[in-house]
Amino acid sequence: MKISAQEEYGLRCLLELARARDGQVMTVREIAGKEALSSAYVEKLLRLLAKAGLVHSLRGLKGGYVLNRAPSQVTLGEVVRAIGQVPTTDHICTQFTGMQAECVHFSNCGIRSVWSGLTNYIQNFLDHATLESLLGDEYAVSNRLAHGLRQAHDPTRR
Amino acid sequence: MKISAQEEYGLRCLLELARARDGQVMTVREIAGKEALSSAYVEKLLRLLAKAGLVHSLRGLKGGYVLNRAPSQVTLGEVVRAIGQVPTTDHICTQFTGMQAECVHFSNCGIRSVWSGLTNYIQNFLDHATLESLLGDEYAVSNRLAHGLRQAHDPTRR
DNA sequence: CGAATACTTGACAACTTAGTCGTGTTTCTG
DNA sequence: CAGAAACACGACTAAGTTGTCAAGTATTCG
Repeated sequence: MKISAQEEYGLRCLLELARARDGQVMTVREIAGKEALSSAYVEKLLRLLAKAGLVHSLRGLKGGYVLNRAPSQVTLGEVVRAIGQVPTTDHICTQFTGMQAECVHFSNCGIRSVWSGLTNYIQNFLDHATLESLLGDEYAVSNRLAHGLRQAHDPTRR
Repeated sequence: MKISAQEEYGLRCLLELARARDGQVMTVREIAGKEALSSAYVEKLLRLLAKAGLVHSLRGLKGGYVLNRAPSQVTLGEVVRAIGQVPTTDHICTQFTGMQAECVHFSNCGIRSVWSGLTNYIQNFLDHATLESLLGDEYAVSNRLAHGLRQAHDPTRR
């Protein structure tokens, strides 16, 4: 259970774009500089994000990357799903099969319930945080997160 | 963001032990058979669990593994922490540093808040599910999980 | 004792993920 | 049009995870 490097750095790059004033383009070099990452790596990450439709690229001189939507319209869930391989509920028990073609507990699996419960639980968290909610200083972000979760963290409530 | 294979299979092995009647020892071979995994692999996983104090091993003929505590006294959180490298809050921003010795946003980091919030959120889920709650059939497990979470999933409430 | 059973340990090969590099393509500017 | 700035892409190296193997140690039982 861990956050992958791509997810971490991809989100950072996206946040740099979100901080750019009114849809200003930023070059890979600028972003790399601000995040102390190599340009080559930032490029790779941005291409992933572009493929997922979260950012848009402009080629040529004066080119660069821009956020495709307002920061308030992009959820962390989308970012993580775009960049990392997030296991969806149906990967469970087809991904882990041991030595047989099908999960040993296919018809009655105690693990599946927890894993899919956990997966949903996490998605719920991520889907309620937007890029915008991560802007501003750290203290403010913590507060917003705690507040957002108090309202929205219960996957079982209607 | 994903569940590692070790976490998955380690939990499965532990559940097999939890299903054994009144602390009956089970051999690696038996567990491997029931979960359709190789004996070598199950051995490795059980050693990890033993190192963490979750199971106890008995050597020699008639040896095997036993759960160290009652299933109701073992939380998923412990299992996952024993087996996988769960990032704690203080790994964040020391693990991901880019090209500098210290995180670029050390003093004011928008990412840290989310990541640590997410980490706590997940731990909260895992710490409220016990091995016992995963026994029984899948339908019952789902219900118990939903029920448990409704009471205990809010890290911000006191 | 000695043979069989079962855990113990560390090394290792296969695979996946992380991060880099070189070369190519597009666009702007003079 | 030529050169510079910037993205595009695929191949490649390095590092970390998975899963296996072989040789070793402890325990039981005849």
